[in-house]
Amino acid sequence: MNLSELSREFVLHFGEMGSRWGINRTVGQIYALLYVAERPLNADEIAEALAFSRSNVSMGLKELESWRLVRLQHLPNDRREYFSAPEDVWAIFRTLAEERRKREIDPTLSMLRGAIMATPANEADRFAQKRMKEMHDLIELATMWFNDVQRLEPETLKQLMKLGARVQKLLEMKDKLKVVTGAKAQGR
Amino acid sequence: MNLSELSREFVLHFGEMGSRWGINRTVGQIYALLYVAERPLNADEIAEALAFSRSNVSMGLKELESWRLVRLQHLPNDRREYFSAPEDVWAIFRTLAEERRKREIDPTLSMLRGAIMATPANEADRFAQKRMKEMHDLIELATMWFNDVQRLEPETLKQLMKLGARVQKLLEMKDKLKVVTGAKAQGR
DNA sequence: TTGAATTTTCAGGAAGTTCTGAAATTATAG
DNA sequence: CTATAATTTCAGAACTTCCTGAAAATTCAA
Repeated sequence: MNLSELSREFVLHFGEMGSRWGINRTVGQIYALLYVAERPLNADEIAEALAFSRSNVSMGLKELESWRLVRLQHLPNDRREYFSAPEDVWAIFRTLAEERRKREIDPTLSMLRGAIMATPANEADRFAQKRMKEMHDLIELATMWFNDVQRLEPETLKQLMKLGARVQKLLEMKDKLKVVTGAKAQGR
Repeated sequence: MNLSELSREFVLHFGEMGSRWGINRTVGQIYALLYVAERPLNADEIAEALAFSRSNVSMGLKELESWRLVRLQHLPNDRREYFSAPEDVWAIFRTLAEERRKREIDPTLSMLRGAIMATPANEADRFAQKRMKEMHDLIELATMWFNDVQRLEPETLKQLMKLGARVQKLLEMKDKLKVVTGAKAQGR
């Protein structure tokens, strides 16, 4: 298991990027390696390819499993565990987004909710609450939207993205239609 | 400058969250403090409120300036520099997204482009390139879309988000319309 | 069972980062 | 200019995170 120039560059880059995010270098590299690997790899192969200690790889894989970013499987007549990255790139991004939501966004939202509900002690508190409410509403809207939209078919999503800013025209069209047909509730 | 219970909780939470992202605890707290402050604060006030050394605050503010997340201003008859967080929450998120794109996404895209263009040395390389291309295309589509959509009015964006998954209906409607009116180019 | 293969845990050293106080630099009022 | 206020820089101490090798635990074939 020795890496080609091409894959090595990819793996190293992901290591650096990983450490910019919460994920550490080792974990980033392991993930990148699995992503470009043609077949599932076992821990020894990973350790050799990346020149990490066996135990480091074990911990990295644990981390990736907790992020649900790797699949564990067994090959016939081989006791070792083999790991691979899910094939569908859209699914990978969805998982990543979902996990981050659970770990970072949800706790933030609940902290904000608590703070907004609390009785303000003075004018400064009232102002702070106003600011927190603005942030809360934006985050909530964005996550609900994300939640909603990530369940669409990748093809639909692609279509929407390709539309880009022209989605505005579509929205305007929709509103006009509502006016013409005399629908009562606008927006939601 | 002493913090109310309410603001302190917010500030501490942001400190922790900050360290989950690349941003460190100090920087997260400084930002949170400015975000809920009614008026611009100077470095000494920040240092006192958060019980950080003056120099630590100085470095934190530098970092925030490099992310374009704080505004620097001067008050009449006061030599000190006063800092504040932009008021528009949507603008804040846009800035954050833009900066991350510049620092993390763009370099990744160019690395991927380079790797995809390179001549593959063997079958494994060819496979790796296929995977990299999938990732490249998804990231590129998503960033182009983001770029496009972030220029829309916050109101339009809100409307789109509230629509959520029902956007699918709108897309279908659009396609039917195209068929009916006999438009030639579909999608883009 | 036993024992070899495999994986996990963990103490502690290595590496990296954060934070401080002191000194240097910069800005400006007089 | 000079003196003082304000800010920045920086070496190193304090703290955190990462990584390893050794030992423990688990798994499974025989």
